[in-house]
Amino acid sequence: MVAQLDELDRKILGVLQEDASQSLDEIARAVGSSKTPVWNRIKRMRETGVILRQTALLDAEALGLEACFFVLIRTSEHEADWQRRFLEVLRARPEVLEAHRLAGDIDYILKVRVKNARAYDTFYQALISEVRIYNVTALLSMEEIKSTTVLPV
Amino acid sequence: MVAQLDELDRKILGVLQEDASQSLDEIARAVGSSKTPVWNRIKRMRETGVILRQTALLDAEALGLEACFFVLIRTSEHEADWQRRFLEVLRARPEVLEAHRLAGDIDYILKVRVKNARAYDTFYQALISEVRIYNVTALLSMEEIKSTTVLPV
DNA sequence: CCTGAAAACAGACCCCC
DNA sequence: GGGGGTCTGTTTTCAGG
Repeated sequence: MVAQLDELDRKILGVLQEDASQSLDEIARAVGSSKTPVWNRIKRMRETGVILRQTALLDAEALGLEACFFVLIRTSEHEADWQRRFLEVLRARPEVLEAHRLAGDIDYILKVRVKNARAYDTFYQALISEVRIYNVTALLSMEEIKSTTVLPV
Repeated sequence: MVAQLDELDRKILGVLQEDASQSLDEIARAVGSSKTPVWNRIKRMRETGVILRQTALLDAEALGLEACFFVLIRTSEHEADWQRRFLEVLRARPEVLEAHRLAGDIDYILKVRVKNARAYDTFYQALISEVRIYNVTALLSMEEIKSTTVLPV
């Protein structure tokens, strides 16, 4: 599952992560190569799934999504059926930007982006009405110190 | 700070978030408009900062970054000086993908992507040697249920 | 603010090295 | 597997409604 990438592949990924709108010529210059090899490598990395997709990153505040919560969830239910239903609910809700199943005491963590605290409460009420949850702790973000999609390559 | 966007702007943002590699013609068709208005609106949304940047999203697993931790941090230090130093350290470390200052009991939450548990420990040892921290809880992700950069527009 | 065309530019694919 | 050229399509600009 781990892709075999050489130094040039990694340089290309670094450049694409910083700014995917650059032309092939610009990328080639930045990594010290030329169009064709860069084009072939990007094509291959798309096909093998190293590059998942290309997206525009938006400013959540500018869109009026001014509140961000991390939600710690404990559950008493561990059957496959409950879990499948919980996953469906999370995937269906666009305000849930991340959801992880955890090891240990806390079972799940969510990252939720909403307009304000009231909108979070609406989300929370909907969630607990849709699936049975034992314990929830919401951590309110006061300040986004860092937020990046750039992985160290 | 909240941008004024009409229905067409929001449709364009939706399409760009799903796939920013599409041509103007494709985007225009998808939102029921034509090239020039779409181009003008994208340009304006870039300039006003609604669209932050365009990026390639990579598969962390394919890059060998197979471990993800959420790190809950309590500190006894609340001076501006300590905080500035802490921020610098987090911004300088590429394995820290997110960092938020929180309201309440827990002061900070980090999302950290690394190769394995050993690499997390290396990061942790480096962090506590660089800044004074009172209490740290690491939550290990077993499964990424959902992960999206798509904001509800 | 949109339409449509024109000019500048970049991407996709070739053959040759 | 890389270099360079060429054809095709896309981006960007602009005049006109």
